[in-house]
Amino acid sequence: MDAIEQMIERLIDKDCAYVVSNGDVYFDTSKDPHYGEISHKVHDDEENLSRVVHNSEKRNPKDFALWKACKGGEDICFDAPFSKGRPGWHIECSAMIEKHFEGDGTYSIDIHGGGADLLFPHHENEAAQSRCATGHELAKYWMHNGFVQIDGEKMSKSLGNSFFLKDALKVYDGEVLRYYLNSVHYRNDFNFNEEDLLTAKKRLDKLYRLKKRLLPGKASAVNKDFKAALLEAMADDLNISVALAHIDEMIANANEQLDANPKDKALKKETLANLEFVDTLLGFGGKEPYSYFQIGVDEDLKAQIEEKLQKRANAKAAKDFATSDAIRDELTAIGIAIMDTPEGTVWEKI
RNA sequence: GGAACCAUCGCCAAGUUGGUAAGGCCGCAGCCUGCAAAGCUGCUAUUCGCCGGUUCGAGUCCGGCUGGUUCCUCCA
Repeated sequence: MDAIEQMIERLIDKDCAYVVSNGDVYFDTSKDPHYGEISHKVHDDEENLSRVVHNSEKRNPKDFALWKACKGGEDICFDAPFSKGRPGWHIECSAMIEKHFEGDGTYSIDIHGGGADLLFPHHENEAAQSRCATGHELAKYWMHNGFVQIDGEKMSKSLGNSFFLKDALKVYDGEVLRYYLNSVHYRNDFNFNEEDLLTAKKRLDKLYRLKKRLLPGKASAVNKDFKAALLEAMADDLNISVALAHIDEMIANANEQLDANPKDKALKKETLANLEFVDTLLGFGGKEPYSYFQIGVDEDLKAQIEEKLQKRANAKAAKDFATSDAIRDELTAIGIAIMDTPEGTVWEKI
C-alpha cells in the first residue's frame, strides 16, 4: 500500500494525475504522449461513440482511476493523503514492479506477459502510469497470449465447458498435455479438443519410441547443428512450430540411421544427448520411455498383459498364428498395442 | 456503434525487411513382418477467406467486404 500511495502522490506532483471532488484520483492520459502505443489504440475524441457512459469529472474519456474513494458501508478502505479509499485496478502492478525490480534505467523489467484480454486497458494503463512516474519504460517486451477455447468456445465456468488438468492427467501423461498446449504459438487462440491432443500424443510417442532404441546407454554431446536450430527457432519469438519440426526431423534421421546400423553407439549417445537437450529446453522427453507408455496401467493389468504375451510367444513359436493373432486382438481391444522387435515383443498403452 | 487481432492442404500448424508455400495427423504406394504394429522411403496446396490496388514480382504491403475471437462498465 505504501508503494501504491507513493506512486500516486508522485503522479499527482508531476501533474500526470488529478483528484476529483469525491476523492477519486485519475490518471491524465493526455499527459502521456505514448499512450495507446502498446494496444495500438489511436487517440480519438470520438469517444462518445463508445457504449459506455463516463464519469463526467474525467478530463479525458480515457483517463482511468488510480484511486477510488471510499463508498462507505462495507467498502474496504485505506487512509491515504488524497482520500480514504482503495487502489485502482492497474496501480498495484506498477507499484510492485517498481518496488521489487531494479531495472536498467531504461526498462524496469524485460518481459511483461498476460492474456490478450488484458492488453487494453490494463497493460496500456499500467505502462502509462509507470512511464510517467518513473521516467522510463515499464517493459522491453510485451507478450500477449491467446485464449484457450473448448471446441471453438471460450472456456469458462459459466459455459460449463471447463475441465481440470487433474482429470486430464489421469488419462494422459503430463508431458502429452504440455506438448499439446505448447505446440501452438503463444499468441494464437488455442482450440482445445481431444482429437488434436491425440495428434500431439502421437508426435511425442515417436520421440519416446526412438528413446527406447537408444537405451540403455549414456548421452554424449548434443549435436551442434540441432542445438543451434532449436535455439534459433525459440529465439524467434518462441517459434515452437519450427522447433518441433526440427525435432521431428532429428527423430526421423536417427531412426533411419539406426535402421541401417542398429548398433551405432556414437549415434545413440549423441541422439540421447539431443533428447536431453529437448527436455532441458522444452520440458518433454526426459522420462523413462517404457513407463511413459504404461501410464494408467496398474500392476494387475501389467501382469495380465505379460501373461498373454507369453502365451502369444509360445503360439508363435509353434507357428500357431491363429492363436497368436487372437491374443493380439484381445490386447488391442483393451487399448494395448504390441510390436514385435528383435529384442522381443514390447507393448504400449495407447 | 468503435477498435485490436486472426482467416494457409481433409484436420492441426509455420511462413514479420515482398521473390515464387516448413512440419505433424490422416490417406495412398513401397520396404520390413508369418500377418501386423513400429520404423523408413516416395506421393498428396500452381495455391494461401473474397474483391480490388501498389509492384518486374504479394500468403506476405494498401483499401474494401465476409467470417471468427477479444476489448471498449464494475472487480481483479
